[in-house]
Amino acid sequence: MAQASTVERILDTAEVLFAEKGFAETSLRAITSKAGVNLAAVNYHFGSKESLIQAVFERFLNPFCGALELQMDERFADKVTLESLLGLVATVAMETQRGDARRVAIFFRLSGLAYTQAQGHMRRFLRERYAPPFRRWLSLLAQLTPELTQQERFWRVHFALGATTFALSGMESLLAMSNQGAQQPMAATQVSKELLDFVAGGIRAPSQTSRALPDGESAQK
Amino acid sequence: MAQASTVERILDTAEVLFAEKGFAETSLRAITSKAGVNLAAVNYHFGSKESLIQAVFERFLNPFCGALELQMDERFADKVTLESLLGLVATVAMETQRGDARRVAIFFRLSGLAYTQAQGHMRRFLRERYAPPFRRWLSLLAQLTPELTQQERFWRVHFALGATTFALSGMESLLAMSNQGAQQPMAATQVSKELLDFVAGGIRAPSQTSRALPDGESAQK
DNA sequence: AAACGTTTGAAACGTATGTTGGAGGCTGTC
DNA sequence: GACAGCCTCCAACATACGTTTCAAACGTTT
Repeated sequence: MAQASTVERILDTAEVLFAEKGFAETSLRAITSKAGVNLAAVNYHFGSKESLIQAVFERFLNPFCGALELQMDERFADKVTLESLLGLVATVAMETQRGDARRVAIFFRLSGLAYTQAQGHMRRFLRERYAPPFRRWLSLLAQLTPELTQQERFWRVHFALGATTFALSGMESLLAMSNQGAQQPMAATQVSKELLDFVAGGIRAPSQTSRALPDGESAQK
Repeated sequence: MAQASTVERILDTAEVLFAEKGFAETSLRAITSKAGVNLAAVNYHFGSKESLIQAVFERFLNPFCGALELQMDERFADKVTLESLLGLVATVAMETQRGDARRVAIFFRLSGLAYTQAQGHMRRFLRERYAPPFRRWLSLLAQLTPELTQQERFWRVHFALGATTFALSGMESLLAMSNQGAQQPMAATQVSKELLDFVAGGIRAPSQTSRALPDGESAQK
């Protein structure tokens, strides 16, 4: 682990600290000292802290988006179930991180942070850069949930995203909490299956709200 | 608006800025200048930034927890549905904020931030201080969902919490996104109903995971 | 009107942060 | 061996932050 290059050591350390404490709360000095590299190395290799953050995301998202599009190519012809489409995200994340559940958690945690914390910059960066695969995934979901209006689907996806990122945010501490109470500990992989159940149930939930509206079903195309 | 006391003006401004940018990203100078008070006023009235944050939470949580316990007292005898128990949180939040949906959004947003951002301090503060009503709410939920194991219920509550806080986090920007595409805008109150549908569906979702376990054999259907 | 505690005001303090400049070292090539 | 290019290191910079100080202003009581 001491043989890794400076750039890699910075990225490896930064993604962990960012995920733990957030972007603003993590100083470059904390990163460089823990990584065992010089402070100036960050600005030399990445230019700025902002660019470091983007580099961390790109290292996650480039392989992820690539693998996601590949999988959608293959599965597009097949019959896709809601669970498999939702699970695809987790599956692809897992395989692009080579089965390292901890890095997958970091990945989702960072995604949530970027979406939540940085108000303008990060969100726009992520959207402009990685919108296509996401859009395509959304259209697949639309095919699977024709009973939902566009707005319902839009919000439910965000609810699902929230459940995912939030749950994985405090994964370690939450795991400790749930296990402290009793019984045998729950594995992280099983939590993700529980999450899949929950999200699928939420997406599938009957819409009691829009049924009451006069607008309702007519508002398409 | 300008007649409010210094303390109130600080709290009013702080809760908005904290919700928008987060705790670390919001400086005392930003708060005091926007509130139109002197910088030193924060340390004079609250002692420190940390105490300010806690004061913001207490102003939200004290009436909220009180009203929540009151409502649970009354509804405990009645037959409670899952939707009403989940909706109770939103209802109580709405009425303790006197119908101001914007403040309700701030309230949930701050809760999510406290849970997510501050790694140790805030979480412990909130738990020690407001655990009882939450525990009671949880026991009500347990009565309504006997088919779930303790761990399943634990995680699904957190998933629901995540969906809620995350969704309300980017409420304004998300509302803008969903409305930019088309049609008539969706009101914030309707989003909360959509959220309720989603969360209820998630909590109720059949557990495909534990069915495979030897323990949870219950011969469904 | 005077005295007192309380609140506000402007300025400064110490510290931590992101960033930069320049000296030194390492590894290749001629 | 000398040189060039890339990298590392140390030191410093300017800035922004939370906090403190202390005098002035305020409001109430005597």
